[in-house]
Amino acid sequence: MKRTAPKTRSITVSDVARAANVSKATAARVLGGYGVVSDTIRADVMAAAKTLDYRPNELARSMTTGRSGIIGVVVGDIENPFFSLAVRGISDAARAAGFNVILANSGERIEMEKAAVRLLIGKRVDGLIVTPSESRDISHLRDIHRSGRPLALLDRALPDLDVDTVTVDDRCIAMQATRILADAGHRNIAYVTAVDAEGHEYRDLGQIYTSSVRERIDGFLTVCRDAGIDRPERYVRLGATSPDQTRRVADKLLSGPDRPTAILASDSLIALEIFRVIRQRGLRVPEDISLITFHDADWTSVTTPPITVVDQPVYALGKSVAELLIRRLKGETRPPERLILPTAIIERGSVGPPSNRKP
Amino acid sequence: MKRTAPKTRSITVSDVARAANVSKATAARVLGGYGVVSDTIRADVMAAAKTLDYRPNELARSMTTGRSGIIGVVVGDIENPFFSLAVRGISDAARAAGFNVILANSGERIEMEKAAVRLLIGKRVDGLIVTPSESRDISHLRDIHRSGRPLALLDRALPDLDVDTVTVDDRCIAMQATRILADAGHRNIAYVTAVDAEGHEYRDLGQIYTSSVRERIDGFLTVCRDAGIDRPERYVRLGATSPDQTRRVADKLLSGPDRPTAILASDSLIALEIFRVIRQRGLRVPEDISLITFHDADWTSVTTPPITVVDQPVYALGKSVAELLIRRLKGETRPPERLILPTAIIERGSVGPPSNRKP
DNA sequence: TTCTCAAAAGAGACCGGTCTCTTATTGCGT
DNA sequence: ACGCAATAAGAGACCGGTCTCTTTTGAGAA
Repeated sequence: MKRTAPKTRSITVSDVARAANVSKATAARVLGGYGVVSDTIRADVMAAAKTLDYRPNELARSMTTGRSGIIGVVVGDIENPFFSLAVRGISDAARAAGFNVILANSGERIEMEKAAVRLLIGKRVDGLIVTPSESRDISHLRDIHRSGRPLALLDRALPDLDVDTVTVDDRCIAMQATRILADAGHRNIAYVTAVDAEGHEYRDLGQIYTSSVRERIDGFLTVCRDAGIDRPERYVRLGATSPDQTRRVADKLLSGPDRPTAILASDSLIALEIFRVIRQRGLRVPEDISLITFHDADWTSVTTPPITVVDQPVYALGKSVAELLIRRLKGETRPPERLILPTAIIERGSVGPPSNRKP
Repeated sequence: MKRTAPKTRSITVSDVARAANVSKATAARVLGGYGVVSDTIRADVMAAAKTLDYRPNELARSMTTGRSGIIGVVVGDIENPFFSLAVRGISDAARAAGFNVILANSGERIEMEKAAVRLLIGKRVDGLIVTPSESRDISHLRDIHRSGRPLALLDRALPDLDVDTVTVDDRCIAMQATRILADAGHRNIAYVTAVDAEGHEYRDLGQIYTSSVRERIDGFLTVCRDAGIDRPERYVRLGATSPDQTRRVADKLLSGPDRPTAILASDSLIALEIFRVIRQRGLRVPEDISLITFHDADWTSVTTPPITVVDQPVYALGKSVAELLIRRLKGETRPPERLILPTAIIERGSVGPPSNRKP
């Protein structure tokens, strides 16, 4: 690669110092806003900086100070409205405190998550917020912690990692949602999640390494069993990782002879695709299939019928975790906090009694 | 602020060099992957790096090389699905080429846009992608260009700024959309946009400084006039900047005695809110009001009726602009390109003949 | 065996800031 | 008028890499 031409080498403190006839140190004091300088000199330096159009090099600044003013965020999938809203919460809190955010996608894949963490540490971010995609391999998260950079966990807890964590009570809220369906009379309830496992078939909770989803499935199964439902786990479906995959899962689920009469979707992207498949097959909500989804995505209130949802405080989730992290960045030392934000269910029109279709 | 304890000072090339009994320069050659080193020494250094758990400091690296491997992106509103999808396109292209993305929101406000640009330049990003919120004040964009960093424009062109630009033909596609409504018999067609202007009331195109929206309104008005509609500009509505504002605009629009029989919404967030207001007022789509919106957001296909949309190639828009920028970052020099991506209309069920309600 | 020359390793400047330490200037009390 | 401290400015090291230039090494040719 040919070295690019000298370009317009950018203006440095030394340039400004020379123009203002002061030492580099003095110019730096003015431009960096530290130390103590007389008003006359300050004015001179400022004037020189202005005419030269000086722009500080944050890179150099970060290198000496050791802090970059950047918070690294690693989420599963930015396109998922859940994450974009959470990221918005993080960004707002960060901006308010004078921090910037650099965002990385893990695609819910552990190798990509590790790569993202490595990259962000390389960029010397001041702290990290991660939604860990797996609870098995967390060596890279321990590394962050060990490197002295604060880490905070979003939406998913890691029992083995004692750091600031903000989640919702997934088990409890899944129980409530399931109970709504059970109370409506449903006995064949499906749970569809994006999380995948070896063999792509659900066998037991031990397969699920995403804490939020494990808790949800746990809650779901508990209520099902309490309601006297036989082997509820046969309706747990994994691997709805993309619209196409979700479509495949939903098609299979709805075409079998023992198709469920109700579905609980683990996120709004999944619910949207399931809703499409239901429509496409000429089925009706809630007459033929009842539907509840996690995340109060905007579209859920404009469908006919509108969808009953688990309304997680997504924005607050992001905002809180960022605030926790920032407090630590500002030097606060206290034992790690595990915040659990309250969650509610918004009942709309997508739940009804089960269809009494003969098999 | 108390200086934080020494922490675990991170491992540097010098540390590795010492451990491997070689000079700093040699260790740097191995770890930086440049220059020429013998295999035995390379192995030694690698081993030392491994045991010490060396992580390169990208900041220091960037400072000497002058390139950071980061592309700065400034968009109007990350929460708007239009932008999140475009950003996804940018991120994918960037990752494929080994670049990272740092994202900033302008909130469509020129001062914030300037601040964001200043910040990103300070962070020494290699190049910038901006959706300029105004065509009046572009001094900060000229600055970028002048500083030798490539700039590319997304979704909005700036006639005065000759840089790589990727847009769609907004005027043309707005004409097509309007024609669909006019052909259906509508004579009272409203155009609702988030862009605001002094006085919040539309008078003429000269008020509108967002190129895409100006072109759309231009196309809209042209077709209206061609169809013999009298003073179509009285139905142009500005300032739908938030759900609340949109709701206010829509309420006012739909409550007057001469309410329009069709609405063209400038983005999917606006359309969603308008759709809600229509429903809330007991009106039906398309019997009472026809509706077309820009951006094929996911929800538009699951409403009853599904919404007719202008399907901009949003992901491709982001991907293309990033690719253009990256080619330039890799040293390609050629006259700036202005790419205009093809756009189509997806006709669904939200357009019908006008209601023949007596005023 | 000696000489040549390319390959491999080392020394140290540099990037653009911050920051400590030193030096020069000023005001003030006595 | 003198000493003293406080204040303002300067000198230069440093952060952790890259990279140029110099020195050392060793293989092959004469």
